[in-house]
Amino acid sequence: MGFDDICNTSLGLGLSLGLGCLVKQEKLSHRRKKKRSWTRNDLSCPSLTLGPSEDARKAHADGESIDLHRQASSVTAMSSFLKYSVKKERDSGGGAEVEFEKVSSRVGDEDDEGGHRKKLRLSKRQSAILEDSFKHHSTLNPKKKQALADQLNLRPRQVEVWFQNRRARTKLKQTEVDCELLKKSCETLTEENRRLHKELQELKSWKPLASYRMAAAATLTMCPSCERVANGGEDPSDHKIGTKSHLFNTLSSHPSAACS
DNA sequence: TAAGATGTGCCTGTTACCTCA
DNA sequence: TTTGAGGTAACAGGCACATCT
Repeated sequence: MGFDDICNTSLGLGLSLGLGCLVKQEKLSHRRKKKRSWTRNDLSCPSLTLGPSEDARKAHADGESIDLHRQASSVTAMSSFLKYSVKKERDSGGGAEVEFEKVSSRVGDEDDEGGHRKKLRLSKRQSAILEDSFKHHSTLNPKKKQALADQLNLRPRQVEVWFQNRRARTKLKQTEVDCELLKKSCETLTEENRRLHKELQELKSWKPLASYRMAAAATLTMCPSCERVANGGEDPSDHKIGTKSHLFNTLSSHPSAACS
């Protein structure tokens, strides 16, 4: 049970006071997706449990479909001042850069004026801690998620997203490495293939000479010096080898020397 | 016990924002 | 000052699995 879940629970309870149909709709919706719409606006504000705003009630009464996102935004608007509450130094590469480290999560940082989502950059410290945690274990359990969220003053959802993105980056890098290895392997094999082809061509170019040798072997069935004929024994391999070696020696040097 | 509903975590692809050259 | 590229937080949709009814 993460922070988001807690938020959602409180939401459900709170809204159920006056917006039963909404809660039902929420439950029927596809899991977290709708929930995100709520939590995006940081509905952790306890005041939510008091019930929906006037707008919500009105919309409900009128039977209108309520834009949950906007509705939630209006509910939490009062706490949006918490959005960036702490300034923190953050050195990035060349020079010092001031960064806002979020303290209370993305409260209303997308108060939906224009539907823009503002993106927060994690501080060096936050990134380092997350990175460290990722090194130990690349996945999260709810406890760990909550602990990290608490430690870093982030929402559990942010921690979760960070780990997801981090895993994706790792996988992407690994894929690039694998791709590089495969590329090299392919190059090596291509080169080897080329070499073998070349060798085959060379061997083929020797074919006429080989035919000549065969013909010569046919006429020279008996070694003039040792008076041995090419082995015609039981073992064909022996015969072949004997024939071949004998033939080769016959052609390459003096017959007598070959048989000695 | 089987089957459908629901919750949750993760993956993959995309979007939107931010930073920097 | 503008702009395009790259990095990345956040989102969306889908899948697998566990649990509940």
